[in-house]
Amino acid sequence: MIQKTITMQDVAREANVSPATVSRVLTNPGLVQEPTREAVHEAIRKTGYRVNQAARNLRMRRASAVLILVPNLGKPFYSGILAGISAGFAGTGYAVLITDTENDPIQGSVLAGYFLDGRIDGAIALDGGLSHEVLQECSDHGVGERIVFLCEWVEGETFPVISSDNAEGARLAIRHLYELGHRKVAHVTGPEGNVLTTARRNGMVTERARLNMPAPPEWIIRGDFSLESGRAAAAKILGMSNRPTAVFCSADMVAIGLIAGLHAGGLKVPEDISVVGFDDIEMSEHSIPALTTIRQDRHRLGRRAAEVLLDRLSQPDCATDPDPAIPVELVIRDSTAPPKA
Amino acid sequence: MIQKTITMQDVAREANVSPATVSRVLTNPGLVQEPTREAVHEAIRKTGYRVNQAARNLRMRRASAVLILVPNLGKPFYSGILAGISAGFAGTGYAVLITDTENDPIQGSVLAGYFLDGRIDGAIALDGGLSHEVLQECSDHGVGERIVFLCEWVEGETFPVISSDNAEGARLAIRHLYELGHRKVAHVTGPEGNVLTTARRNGMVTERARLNMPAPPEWIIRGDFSLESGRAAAAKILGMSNRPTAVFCSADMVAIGLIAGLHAGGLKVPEDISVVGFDDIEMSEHSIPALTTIRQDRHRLGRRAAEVLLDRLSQPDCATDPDPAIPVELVIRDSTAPPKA
DNA sequence: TTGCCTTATGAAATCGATTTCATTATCGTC
DNA sequence: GACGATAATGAAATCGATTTCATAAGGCAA
Repeated sequence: MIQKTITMQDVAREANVSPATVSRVLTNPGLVQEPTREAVHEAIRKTGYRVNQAARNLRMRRASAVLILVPNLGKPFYSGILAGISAGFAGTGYAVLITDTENDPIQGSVLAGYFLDGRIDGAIALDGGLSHEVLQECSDHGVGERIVFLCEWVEGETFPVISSDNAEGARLAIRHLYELGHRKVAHVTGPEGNVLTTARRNGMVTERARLNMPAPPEWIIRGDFSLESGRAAAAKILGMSNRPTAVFCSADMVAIGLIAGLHAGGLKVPEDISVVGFDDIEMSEHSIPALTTIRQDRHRLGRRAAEVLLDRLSQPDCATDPDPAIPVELVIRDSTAPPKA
Repeated sequence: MIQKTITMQDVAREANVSPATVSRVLTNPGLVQEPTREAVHEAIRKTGYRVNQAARNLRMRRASAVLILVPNLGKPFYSGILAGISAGFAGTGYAVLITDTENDPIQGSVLAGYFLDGRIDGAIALDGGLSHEVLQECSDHGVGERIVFLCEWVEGETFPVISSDNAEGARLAIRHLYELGHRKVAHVTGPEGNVLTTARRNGMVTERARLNMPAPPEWIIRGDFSLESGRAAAAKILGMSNRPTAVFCSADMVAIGLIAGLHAGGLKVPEDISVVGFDDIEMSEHSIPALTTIRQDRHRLGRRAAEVLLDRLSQPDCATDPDPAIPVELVIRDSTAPPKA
């Protein structure tokens, strides 16, 4: 049974005040005197009134919603991030919209359009693959300041970025292997052109240089963060005459695929070869062997992005300092061991 | 640079028509003549007009949004479902909101409130743990017909349900093990009280009866769909004097945890013991050994739920037939083999 | 007491679309 | 040629909140 909608008018009548006063009680209670306020609250309770968001949004020229651009919802890595974002927006009155940029790619002025339509007030982009054109459209329409990047980012753009300390993660991984005694360490990269691929590779390179532990080009294997690319990397490694004794993978999924491939090829992890991942997805703790990896604090990343965006929404044009990288942590489990003598 | 918003007025002026006509061109083009329509479109292009969603929503008394209630975004199982839902709503003008019911539990009239606030037009609940109270509130406020359940459901309620054929999945799993020669088959259940736990257990029981393959109570092990519960189940099995030769798990995550635990305890899968999962999450193909499991078509489940909800939103009070269960499929990989002689 | 300032409240305008109702033009039919 | 039906369009009301502006009351200083 659909019931007649109760408006502010009804509440006002019930409380013997004007609609304006009801509105004030709801949005700026300090402006109205205690007894009046009480009466209004009583009337609200009595009538079961609920404010109509559409009306409020129209009048206040807001959307009360933010959009999260996720490259691929299917990847377990993102779920923790999303939970963090949800938590960050809980109780703020913002609705969290999620879109999968792989399923429906963002092009042209689509994103800017969401802002202009009044569908969203802000956006968190987890997709470093957004085109300059898309972002330019947003800037052109004056909404560039309401976008923050999370985990990934777009080279050459100046949007705020919240991300893990990727380079440090790579350094930790390499150092860990070095300290175990490894000197022949391979790397499975992310997709070429991805900012994380670069950041992690750079971290690896500096640490290698510091430790004087170079790697022949053959040991730098192109991957794409997927299980399959891990498997493919395993095949390559199995075919090498000069095999590495350890592999640092740019993602846990890659590491898990790699281990599967190595295992299928007769190499045991960590006895024959050590493997380090990156991310610390839930699965990693339970894979066989449990994966040594670099933990990204996904919940915190998500929460922080929400905070930064909320800041920017409440105080427009305030220049924010670049956000410090979120620390990462080496988690030592069972996929790494000293190399065979 | 924020620019003055362009309204329908502006377009109307530009095209020398009334705002009403512009509105018609946008929402019901058949009502306006070709040349006028053309002129309006030209004016829209020229002015760069975009319709204001808040205004439209207010006037049309809609929210143009649906809410997805996910028990735990962190579980990889749900990402494929969400992708399917996203796909199902793509191009419909509906925004997809997602909330994690574990992070912020839905209680009392919160859900009904979203409807009443005009925040959402419909909801897809993946959470069979919603209380009767919450649902009653929705029905009381006349929005019960705009809720559909997906994967899980609440016993004793009459909402439409889209779900896999859970019982059939269980039967397939048991039959597969039987055909391999197993006669001593254990089961790790889901959490007690969960509808999926019951559905899968029932399917298992009927198939056992049919095959005349009973199981002592000891072999029915309580789990909760988590990796940890799989590990715990492994410990129990390792401690049994009369060990089963195969285990059917109510979820892939459980199976993966179980295998890890068995492995740690010195039992090899599938040589010493076979394991079947349920879900076919991405990981299962790549775990060691690759997991034999019951595949749920997650993308299709999501898409179908979107379709059903869209139907109900466009034609209110039409009684829909119960949706047929989405077929499941036995995927045979490497975690099952004939029992040792 | 007068005058100015502050505070609490109400009346009415406003946000930007959709839709009802009225009006005019057009068409087909007898 | 007239009449009723139909089609295309515009004027104005409407959705339900917020906010500006005006007003009245009360407080304080001179």
